[in-house]
Amino acid sequence: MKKTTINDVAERAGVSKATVSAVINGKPTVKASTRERVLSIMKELNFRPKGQARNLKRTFIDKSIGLLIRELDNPFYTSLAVGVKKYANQHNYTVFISSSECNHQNEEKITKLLVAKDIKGTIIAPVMNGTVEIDHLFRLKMLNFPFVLLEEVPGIQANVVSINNIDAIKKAVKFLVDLGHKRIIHFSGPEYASHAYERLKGFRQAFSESPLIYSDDLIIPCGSHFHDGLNKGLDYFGKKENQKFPMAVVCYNDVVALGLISALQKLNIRVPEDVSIIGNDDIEFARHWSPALTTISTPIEELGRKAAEILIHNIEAKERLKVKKLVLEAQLIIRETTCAVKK
Amino acid sequence: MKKTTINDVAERAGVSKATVSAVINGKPTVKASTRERVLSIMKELNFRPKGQARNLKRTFIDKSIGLLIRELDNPFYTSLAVGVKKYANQHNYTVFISSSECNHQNEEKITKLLVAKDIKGTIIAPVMNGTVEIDHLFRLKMLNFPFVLLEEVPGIQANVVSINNIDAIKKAVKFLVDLGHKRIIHFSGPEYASHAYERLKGFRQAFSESPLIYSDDLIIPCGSHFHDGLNKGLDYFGKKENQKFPMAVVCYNDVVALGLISALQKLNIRVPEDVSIIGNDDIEFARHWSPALTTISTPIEELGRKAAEILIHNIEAKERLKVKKLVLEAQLIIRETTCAVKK
DNA sequence: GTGAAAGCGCTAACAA
DNA sequence: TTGTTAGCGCTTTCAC
Repeated sequence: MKKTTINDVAERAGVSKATVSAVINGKPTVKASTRERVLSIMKELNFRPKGQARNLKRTFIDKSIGLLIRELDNPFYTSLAVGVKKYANQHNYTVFISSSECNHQNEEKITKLLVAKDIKGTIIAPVMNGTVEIDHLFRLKMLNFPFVLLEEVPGIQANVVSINNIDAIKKAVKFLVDLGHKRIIHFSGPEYASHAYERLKGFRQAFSESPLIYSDDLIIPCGSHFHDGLNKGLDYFGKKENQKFPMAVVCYNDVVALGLISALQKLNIRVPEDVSIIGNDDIEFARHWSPALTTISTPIEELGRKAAEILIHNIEAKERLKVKKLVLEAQLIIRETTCAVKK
Repeated sequence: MKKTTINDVAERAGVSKATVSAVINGKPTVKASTRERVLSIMKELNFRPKGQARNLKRTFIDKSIGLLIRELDNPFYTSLAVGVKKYANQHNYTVFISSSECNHQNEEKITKLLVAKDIKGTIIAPVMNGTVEIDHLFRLKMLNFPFVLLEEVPGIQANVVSINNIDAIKKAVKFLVDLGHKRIIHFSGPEYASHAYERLKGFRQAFSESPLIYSDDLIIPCGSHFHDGLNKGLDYFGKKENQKFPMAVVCYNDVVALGLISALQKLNIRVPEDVSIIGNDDIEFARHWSPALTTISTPIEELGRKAAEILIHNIEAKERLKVKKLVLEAQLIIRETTCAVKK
């Protein structure tokens, strides 16, 4: 059972394949009646000409890059995509976004597809759940397929554009300490994301640089979605023994923080009087929430733009370029969900 | 100035191209020293083997579909993408998302690329700014390239999965009328979206079925983003002559509605006592906003899933399938941003 | 282990 | 207006 090819169509229509090709490509040299006949045979046989074969001979210069993200429904990646797209479009590149949904198999499959389809390069937010698998990245390197990582992956020399998450969290904790907070906890992100790991690490480091004492039960495993923040919030603060106000929560990201705020509202716990909250990412909704969210502003769009810039440089360079590493700094944005502890 | 090919590598390395091919594909039959030599030449020449050519001979069955949306940073499309992805992944398809940013040229370019790359089919949210251009859709039909539209496009017979927007808005207006509202206006969407047009049409129709009298100045052209709702809200309600409370606003979508709420809060206008607000789409944030948004719930994920289902059916069918049209119904979700007019 | 040669499905001259 | 022919850049036998 073979796929129908141009030959099948040609034979059936009683013309040469060159004529069929001319029809496919809308060449004006074909007689109307022949065209009609060929078209109807194409239809009848449900013939789908193979793009790969067509572009082998043609010199159809296509400019396209991939953006491999980890989660579709995370505003972080939306902003990132916007940044990538802005730079890419300025340089006439089309962006194809695909999500691994934090599954390594998917990541591998997608990179393979990008290569197979001759997408010119890709930006990757790598999945890192414990065991780091990098065979597919090595394959990309072997094939000289340009790519930029959005997180450092141990064991591979590659272009990386990332955010200084450790420092970001440290700023947040220091701010809370300066406000007089003594009970500071962390709603942490999903394990597979090294963002989460770095933020956690920053949280711990911040403690070591403050008068506070770190202990593991200050870390509340949460997740990355609104409902994660909401549910964990209801769960944690629903327990009387955890209601030792005032306290402060540093959240993995803004969406979680907003979920947590909603949880606290449901529990009639005041923000920020009882609980101060700090998010992470500064998504558009953060500043418009009520109360407006104090958060760490990450230059996400900039991150995307820089990644696209490096990627496209690599794509267009004749020779292999030196690996580039870029770390963007984050900034604490103080709004309404944090306040000083009353003496 | 030609691209380097496998022949260049072979020649330079003093081996046949079959050997280079074996190296590229990680065949274990190659002697280690040869492999090393070939690899280093590949590196030196920055050789990127062409996926198109590789897959011409190989039978690499790839399952991939495109999703061509109109705006990257619109939660509507995020939910849609989630729905598409869920169905697609169940059937082992990878989804590539690309956005036209409401520009017809982009839409055309992207469809062309999808075909060129042998993506197996695509879902399209068509750009419709006044002059409807459908040449590229006709091309897809000619090439028997499977696609599903997310809106009816006049002039083309194609699969369509859409939302009954007209009815949705009518439900909203009727609800407000029943609450005793007399001053009902519409913050309308961008002109290019036929969603916007349909919602407007529904708004008008609803008036004709009520005691109210329609007039064009009830339509406030707004847009589709948070800042559109915010700015237009400040603009419109900032004017004393427009402050004839109570009144009600039906918004193009939820994001606009949330922006409008923020504007009213800044202006110290009460929601819903002074102004009742109804959104459209029921994005996740809508129910969590403060006050929670009354809105029209559109089964967006379902929309995506259905579109993917029809698309994949068409991809896998041997013969051409009959065109399918599906209209999903919307539902009014009453929350906190609407209330009855006090007698 | 490696190379020669045949082709994957199409396009692009050029002839007819 | 249409057919013939020679590739596009790779993979894949199969012989050496």
